[in-house]
Amino acid sequence: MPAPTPTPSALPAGSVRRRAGRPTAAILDQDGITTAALELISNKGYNGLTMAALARSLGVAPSALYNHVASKDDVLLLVEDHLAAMVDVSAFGVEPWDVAVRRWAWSYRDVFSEHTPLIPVIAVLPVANAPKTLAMYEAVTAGFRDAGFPEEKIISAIVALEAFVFGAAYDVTAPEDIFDAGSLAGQVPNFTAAVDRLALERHARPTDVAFELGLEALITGFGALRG
Amino acid sequence: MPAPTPTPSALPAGSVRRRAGRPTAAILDQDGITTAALELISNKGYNGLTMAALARSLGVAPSALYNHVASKDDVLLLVEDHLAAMVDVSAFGVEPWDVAVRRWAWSYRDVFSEHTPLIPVIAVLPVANAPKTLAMYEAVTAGFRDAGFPEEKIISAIVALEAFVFGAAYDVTAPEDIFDAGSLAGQVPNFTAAVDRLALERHARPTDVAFELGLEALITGFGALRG
DNA sequence: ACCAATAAATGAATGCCATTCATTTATCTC
DNA sequence: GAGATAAATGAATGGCATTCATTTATTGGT
Repeated sequence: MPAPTPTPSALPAGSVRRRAGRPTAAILDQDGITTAALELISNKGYNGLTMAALARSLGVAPSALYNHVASKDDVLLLVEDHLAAMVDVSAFGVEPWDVAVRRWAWSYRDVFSEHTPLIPVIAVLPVANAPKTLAMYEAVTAGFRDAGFPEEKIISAIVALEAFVFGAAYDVTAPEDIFDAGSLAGQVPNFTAAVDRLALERHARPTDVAFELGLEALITGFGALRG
Repeated sequence: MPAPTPTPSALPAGSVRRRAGRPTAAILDQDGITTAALELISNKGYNGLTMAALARSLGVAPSALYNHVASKDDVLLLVEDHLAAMVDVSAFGVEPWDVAVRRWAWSYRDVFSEHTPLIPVIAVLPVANAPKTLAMYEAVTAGFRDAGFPEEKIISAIVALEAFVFGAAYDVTAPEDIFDAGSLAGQVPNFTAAVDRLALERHARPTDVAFELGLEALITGFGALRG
């Protein structure tokens, strides 16, 4: 039996054995962590986003991450803020108010429907540590104000729209047969009939139809509040 | 040194050593598990709801639970279905449509705002295994139908309302200072002004104001669809 | 030019958690 | 009465985030 040589031969391919201690230049920073997290999520989903996997993809020990983020929730907040910058607010101040809201809400939903595990985190975490998210709110608020919205109602309207967007983002991820009553169908005839009736309409995805229906109602209702 | 006696003396107080093997009468069933889970959630929150804690509160080994539920998600589904029965659908078919929707949506939000960790589970799990949830949908669907709603739009309208309710349920749990921009306030003047302006209105909880605003817009918008 | 402080890495715990499995045994069915 | 089944036990198992002592290169102060 060969001697148990503690050689670095068992290292993951492509990685380099590094001594402990401060490296010549910092390997990690929040930007790199964010990018790696997004890449990991894109490839393996949120189940694949573990601190260990994140560290491995950065060629680093898991504990090293904690010099740059306080917790895994902190990583999720970084990801969230990156995504907030991808939401389309460009129409505010350019296009009419209703067009801008429509573009914003659809893109907001589309971005976060791929990232629903972030929603519980966003909902609870203060916005102070998320500059890009804050910038999104600023653009939307300015758009509402310039459209003649009474100032005391702006935040409430945004919060309501956002609630709808987050709920709808979940709906996008639902399986198609979520409303299949199965063996209980006989006990819920009205519901089953309505589900079947909707299935006959073969226009767009049901989730998109519902989102449009709700969004247009909100836009119409809120539009009437403008001075 | 005393002999290592495997006595039952170290048992938790109040518990009784039970031999392995089938007991005279089954100790566990889904109803009991559901009740214990709700009790645990009420006392310790969702962080306290672990399979081990649930088993302990039922005086049983954790593995015993798996004779009655397939997984922890299964427990969450049981809890969800119990809660669905607490949502107020009593006004459908009795009160005018808009009153019924209002009562339903407010109670739906109130029930689930205490149980937001269920929302990701509900959104994805087919409804076939949740009879009480299905019963709720049936009542709401019948109410919409009887109010003259076009059948092909009923499910979409319910889905949209539900999305809004779930999103709003998260909002209820948000900390009060969630919109405090902190040191970045200077960079988001419109947003900060709108937040401050809303804070001056000391009527109701901001989360309730936003919910009412959105809900009334949806009710008005959907009400116009009735034939 | 030295020296102390700091920043950023390592790797070895720690403790929690859901879930699985072999085993036991009372009850039910034929 | 015998064999199958249901429902419990307790001992793994493997994954997870997080902590901690330790190492060491860089930085800033005197």
